[in-house]
Amino acid sequence: MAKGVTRDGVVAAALAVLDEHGIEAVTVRAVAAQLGVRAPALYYHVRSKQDLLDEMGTEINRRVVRALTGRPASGSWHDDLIAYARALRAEYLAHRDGARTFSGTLITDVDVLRAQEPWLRRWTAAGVPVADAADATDLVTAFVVGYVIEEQERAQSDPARYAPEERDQRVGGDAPLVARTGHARQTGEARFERQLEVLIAGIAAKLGPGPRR
Amino acid sequence: MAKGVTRDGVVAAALAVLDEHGIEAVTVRAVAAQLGVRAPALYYHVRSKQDLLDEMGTEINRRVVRALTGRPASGSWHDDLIAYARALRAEYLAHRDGARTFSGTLITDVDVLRAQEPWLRRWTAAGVPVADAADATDLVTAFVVGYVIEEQERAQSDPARYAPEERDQRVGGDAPLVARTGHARQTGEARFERQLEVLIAGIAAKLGPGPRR
DNA sequence: AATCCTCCTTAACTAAGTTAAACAAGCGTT
DNA sequence: AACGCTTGTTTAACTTAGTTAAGGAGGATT
Repeated sequence: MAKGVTRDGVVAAALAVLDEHGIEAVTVRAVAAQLGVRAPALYYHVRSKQDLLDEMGTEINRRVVRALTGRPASGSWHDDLIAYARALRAEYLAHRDGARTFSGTLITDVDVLRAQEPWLRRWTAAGVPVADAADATDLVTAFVVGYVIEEQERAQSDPARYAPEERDQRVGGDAPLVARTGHARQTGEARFERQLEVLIAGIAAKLGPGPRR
Repeated sequence: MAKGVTRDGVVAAALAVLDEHGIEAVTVRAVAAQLGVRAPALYYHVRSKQDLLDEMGTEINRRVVRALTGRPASGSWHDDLIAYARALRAEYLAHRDGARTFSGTLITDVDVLRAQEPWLRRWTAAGVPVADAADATDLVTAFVVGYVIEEQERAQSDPARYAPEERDQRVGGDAPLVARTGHARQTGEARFERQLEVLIAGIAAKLGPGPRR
């Protein structure tokens, strides 16, 4: 590899291992090997594996922020929220077990926190209370986390387990509606966009600018 | 303990260990000790630890279903959804790391699947397409999962980390709005109910009975 | 030149999941 | 009654993973 190992280098190597082999392969020894170094060497740069995982999570958050700030100001909080949801999902999907691994990660990076400032400013400029803006953001975050966890879980479990035929078999004939949901279920983009739209509608009704409550 | 160890007994013991000492304490040896038995004995009843975790997840789902079916039929899908969200959150909160551990668990129990039938029937009776009903349910599920993951993460991390003063310190003075959200943030029940209400409003607007789309 | 600091190594410990092989107890069959 | 099968457990042991201890090589500092 390069010359010296750095803390950022360790994080990058860990993310590389994650992307290539999944979260269960992210061992201290594997990350060290990726850097051409022995396991204990990492402990000079990182306090513990948990520390490393936190740092990986922070990096993920940083990338989401980057994806959002790199985008021209849309003008509407409505579009902002949708863009945020898409960026967060994309970043999670980009890593195996991404949502499960990185959701709820303690955000230790001050810059990530600070990046919310212009975001919030746009809401308040539209006459929305800060608390509402924070609620709306957190609501979208919670939805994306929950959605992608399920999405990734499904993707990597036995495909037959979720196949309509298999499901019908298991459910039996006495639950026609349940069986039908198995068939009607969309997946991927379309489903995400649809549910996101519903969520945004609720936010518009209860939290967005306009008649309160 | 009792006489013979059973598969259900193993699951119950594992849940007991989880509740008492958290997910990291749920080791094969610890669960075995809880049953007054040595570790390898469990492998007679359970294929692997993952198998055990799946079974625990299924049991959690079963309890949510039980909490819902034990309740008098409310009549409105609106109340049904709220009751479901509350039951799911309560069950997750009842176990340390509950949301993280059990979300996305493969539902292997046929009875849990079948229990959705009367639930769906109520929606279709109100003129809602099955696909919409399934979407609404999954949307609520995703929200609760995401919400509680963050809630539990916050609860067990260093309290100072989330204290407003500490946060202000880290954010600095040049992000007044971000600082404000730190103070205005509600927690627990109130916050959950508020966000749930927003979500339900969206569902009512886009998926519930009434004018389509 | 001596020392110190940085970054890495080897050796080793511990905890945890898992497997192999043996053993005890109950039970049906001859 | 004796035999052998099934069930459920045991002891011993292997493997992987996180982590620590102690030390060594090499450049920077005094």
